[in-house]
Amino acid sequence: MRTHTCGQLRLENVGQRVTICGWVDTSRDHGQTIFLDIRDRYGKTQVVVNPDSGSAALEIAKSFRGEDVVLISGRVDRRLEGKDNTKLDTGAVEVVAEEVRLLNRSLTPPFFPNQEELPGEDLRLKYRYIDLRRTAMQNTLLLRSQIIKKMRDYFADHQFIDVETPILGRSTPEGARDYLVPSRVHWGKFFALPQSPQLYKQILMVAGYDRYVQVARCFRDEDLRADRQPEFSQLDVEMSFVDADDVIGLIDGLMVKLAKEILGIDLKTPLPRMTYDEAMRRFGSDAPDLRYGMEIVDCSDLARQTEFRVFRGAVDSGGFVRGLKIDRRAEEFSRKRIDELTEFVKHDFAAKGLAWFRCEPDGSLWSPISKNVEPTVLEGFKQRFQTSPGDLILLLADAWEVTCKGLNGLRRKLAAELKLYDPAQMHFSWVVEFPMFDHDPEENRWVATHHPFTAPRPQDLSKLKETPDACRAQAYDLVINGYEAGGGTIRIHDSGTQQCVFDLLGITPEMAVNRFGFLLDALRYGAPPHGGIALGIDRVVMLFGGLDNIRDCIAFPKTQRAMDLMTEAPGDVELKQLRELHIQVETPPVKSK
RNA sequence: GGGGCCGUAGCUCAAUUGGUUAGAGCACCGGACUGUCGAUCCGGAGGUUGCGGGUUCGAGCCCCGUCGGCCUCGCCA
Repeated sequence: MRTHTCGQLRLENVGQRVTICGWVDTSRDHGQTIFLDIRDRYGKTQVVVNPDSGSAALEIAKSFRGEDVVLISGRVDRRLEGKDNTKLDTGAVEVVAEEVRLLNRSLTPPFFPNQEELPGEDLRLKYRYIDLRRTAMQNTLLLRSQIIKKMRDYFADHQFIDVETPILGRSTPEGARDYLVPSRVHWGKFFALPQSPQLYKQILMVAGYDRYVQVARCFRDEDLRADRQPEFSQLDVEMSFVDADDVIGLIDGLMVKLAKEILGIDLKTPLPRMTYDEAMRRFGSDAPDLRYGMEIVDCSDLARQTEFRVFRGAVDSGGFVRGLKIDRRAEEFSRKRIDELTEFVKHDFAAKGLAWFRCEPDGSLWSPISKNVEPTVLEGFKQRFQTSPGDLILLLADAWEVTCKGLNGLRRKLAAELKLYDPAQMHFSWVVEFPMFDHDPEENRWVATHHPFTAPRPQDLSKLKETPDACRAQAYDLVINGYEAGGGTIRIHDSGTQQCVFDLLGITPEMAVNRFGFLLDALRYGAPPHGGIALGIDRVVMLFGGLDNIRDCIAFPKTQRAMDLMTEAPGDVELKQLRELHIQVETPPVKSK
């Protein structure tokens, strides 16, 4: 139908007879001359319809409205002297219409792809096909496509084999809530959609496919966030005969390639690494944003020297007193703003409160509580924080976890508000040596930090039974700008260690056989040492695209309540379908007032 | 499950903080116009203020509930 796209024509095409197709972006009707901007995903081209085009063409063009689909044939002409549009790549030329055809009329859309203010997100999602016409969305999906292609190229270049794994799998109680699919054939039984292809890729290692890669769709039925969707894509990787350094090194190479070819940035390798313990100590997070400083400072030892109950009480009960310093901007923090920060840490992180000190022009520390704190301790704070006049210190006195979460929350919030970093800047790093286990206080048991197949560091094997909390895993997370962009582990490849870990997690041999017997069996039939990683493709695209939510890098995302506003999924099904699946739906309980 | 913000014309927003007939820009409809590129000019139509209840002489505004969107804690690798 068309000879050129709407982004293609240049001065060198002047004189050619061309046909372009696309959507009417705008029309400017001057009576005997009509200018049309025709748009497709490649760009926009101006069309001129005038009396030379014929009165019929003029008549048709006059009827065009935004988003009508049209075909224009005509001659490419250099624009009149001084009439170039420098905003368009095609701005030096225009198509003088000889034939003007309406291919399909559009209803007046609820919004226009070229409108300056973005409509509400619910409208954008309901009319996603219109939203996807916006250049920003098209650029993002193009970026996504390029990133995935480069990932595939990279792994193909490194002798990886792409293997597809099942979508209909088996539910495993570990980890996130599963999306379930009922079986028609097997009464009362269910498939589960994969949270990740974890077990399959390990089986592939046993099978000798020593370098596996897949762009895998994964599903987790948990609550959504700006950076979390119930279905998402992972670049899933597994390798045999490797240690953590091998996997990290491979991904370093991928990041170098992506940063160079997508962003034009030269990354130095190896990418910086930090242990989990150091990350929690310095930033209170296992995915610290390293684009700015404002590190956590520990004052627990100073707190032990004061009679002030808030500080002393915290350390006496096994807690910590830790804080952040905001450089030279105390005047921006009114009492009201500090109260808001206090509310923030109390409400969001269950902190007991927020103590603060302002460094005065004479260098002394002032605070509503400063009279309660001994001068020597105040002096200690000054030394510890290296305060200068105008600095503001924020302190939490709480359990370790609360200080971590609260200070991490404060650090991120303040860095954004105070613009402590350039949003275009990118920072890549690794966090390594995660703990093997977290303690679940509610059920008083150990749970796997990563998953139950994660191998401990060899030097920590002996700690496995006596001090599980001191045992560190061969685990590594890729962190970009404070987001976990991916994570992986070296796996346990011998059934003895695996049994030991199951014991700790309270998984009895019977349960283990029942849940992952096939993996345990496989590990007994010549399993090579192996490990891998999975990168969150949506998040990588989000970060490389400088976007602040994951929905904008997915063509058809779900809302926060996990609905698709365009298709209105999930939806009702016929009673007949339910009967075939042997499923009865409970009547929802009536909400009591 | 908890907390917060938002919901007014097709879209983006306003409405002097409870006051009489709810406005603007864009879009839409009709008309004019041969060089625009956010075209311009003239005219027109368009509203259950998300929905339900309450307070009040009077509610877009206050209260309660509910629906929807977003952010967040819990949850989630």
